[in-house]
Amino acid sequence: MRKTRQRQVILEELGKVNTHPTAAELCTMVRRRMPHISLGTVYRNLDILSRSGAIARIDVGGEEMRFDAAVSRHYHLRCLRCGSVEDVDLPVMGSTLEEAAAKLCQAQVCGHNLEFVGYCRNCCAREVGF
Amino acid sequence: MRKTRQRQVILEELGKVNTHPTAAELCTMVRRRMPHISLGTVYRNLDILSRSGAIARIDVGGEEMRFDAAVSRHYHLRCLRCGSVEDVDLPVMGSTLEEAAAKLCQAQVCGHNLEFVGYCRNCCAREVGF
DNA sequence: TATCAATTTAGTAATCTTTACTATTTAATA
DNA sequence: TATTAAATAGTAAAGATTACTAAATTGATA
Repeated sequence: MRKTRQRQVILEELGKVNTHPTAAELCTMVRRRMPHISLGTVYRNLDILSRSGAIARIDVGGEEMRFDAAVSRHYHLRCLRCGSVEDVDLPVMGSTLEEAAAKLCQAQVCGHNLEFVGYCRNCCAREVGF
Repeated sequence: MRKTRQRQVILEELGKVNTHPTAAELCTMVRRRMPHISLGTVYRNLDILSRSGAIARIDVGGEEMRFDAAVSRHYHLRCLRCGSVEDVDLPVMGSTLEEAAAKLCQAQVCGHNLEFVGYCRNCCAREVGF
């Protein structure tokens, strides 16, 4: 993997935030420094970087793919109103759970994703009735 | 909500399988009985039925939406090779977990989705090295 | 440093899933 | 049966992602 300026800026910008941006959001961020970067380049690099394990790809509930510079395992909360995804720093469940699932399905289990759905702090403050 | 033949056949066909078909897959199934049904009709009905709670919409990991006639809460295993989604009949975790997440995020948590990723039984049998 | 091959990029087009739109048809009800 | 609101088929549009290609860039080598 070559070290290109585009790839480096993408990594830097992703490292600055903890909002799990989508490819399009990240492209907007990167374009503040590199106005001519192509959305396709952002997608391709996010793909390459996540395949190599340098970043994490978060593919939860029915929306665009999101990306995270933090590769450590953790859980997420997805807001049903604004669509934001934030970290939930609960202890990650051990292999016992995955082994139980593997046994039940007679399958090979590599990992698990746990996503909480609800309404984020901001949206709760903005709207009553959640 | 009216009782149309299209809606009924969609429900019946979805009830026959436990494979969590996508809208396109379900459309193919329904077309064996109603060759002229429109894909848009399938989508619209799946949306209406899932909003009313008659069926479940499963939106896990970065692929098409899937649908399930079984509305009871349960977990899923997604195969990284063939993309299939099957049920994992582990006990669903109680509200303690959701309350902990809500407290951590100062948010309102309505539920959670747990998805195991790995390789399904069939793919394990077909390919070595999983 | 100059050269060179392989990778990467920008820009565009294509693909795929899903939603929107519209004229026509149909279900429910009086 | 007549009426009216909802649903349908078919098509178009939207949005996310991938594919393609000529031109540019990287990293290695002479």
